[in-house]
Amino acid sequence: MARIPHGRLATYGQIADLIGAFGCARRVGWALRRLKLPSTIPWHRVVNTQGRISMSLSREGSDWIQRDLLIAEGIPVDAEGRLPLRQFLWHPDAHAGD
DNA sequence: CATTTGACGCTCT
DNA sequence: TAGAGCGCCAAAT
Repeated sequence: MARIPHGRLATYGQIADLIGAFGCARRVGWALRRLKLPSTIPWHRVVNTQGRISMSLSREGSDWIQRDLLIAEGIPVDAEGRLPLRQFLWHPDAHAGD
């Protein structure tokens, strides 16, 4: 997840696939949930495949913090949490160096 | 030990 | 394009 470039987005499934946990997108979200903020890793660059921030009451506002952080990185986010995923989606194997 | 839940994703309508 | 249903698996209860 730390490999995600500034101003780029990745999906939960993408991260799961990247670490070999194919199809285990929910577990990525589970891991992020128990993340303590602030964190050194760019957790805010991870959204769902629908191109939306996963809003949840259990996040206690971290979802809105995520929206703010993304906007700060130049990614326009809708009031409903929707964003142009296709345009900012990160391609992990683009450089194939890591 | 049985159930419910969750920062997901795919398929069908 | 939007909404509903189902599978997924570890944690929490």
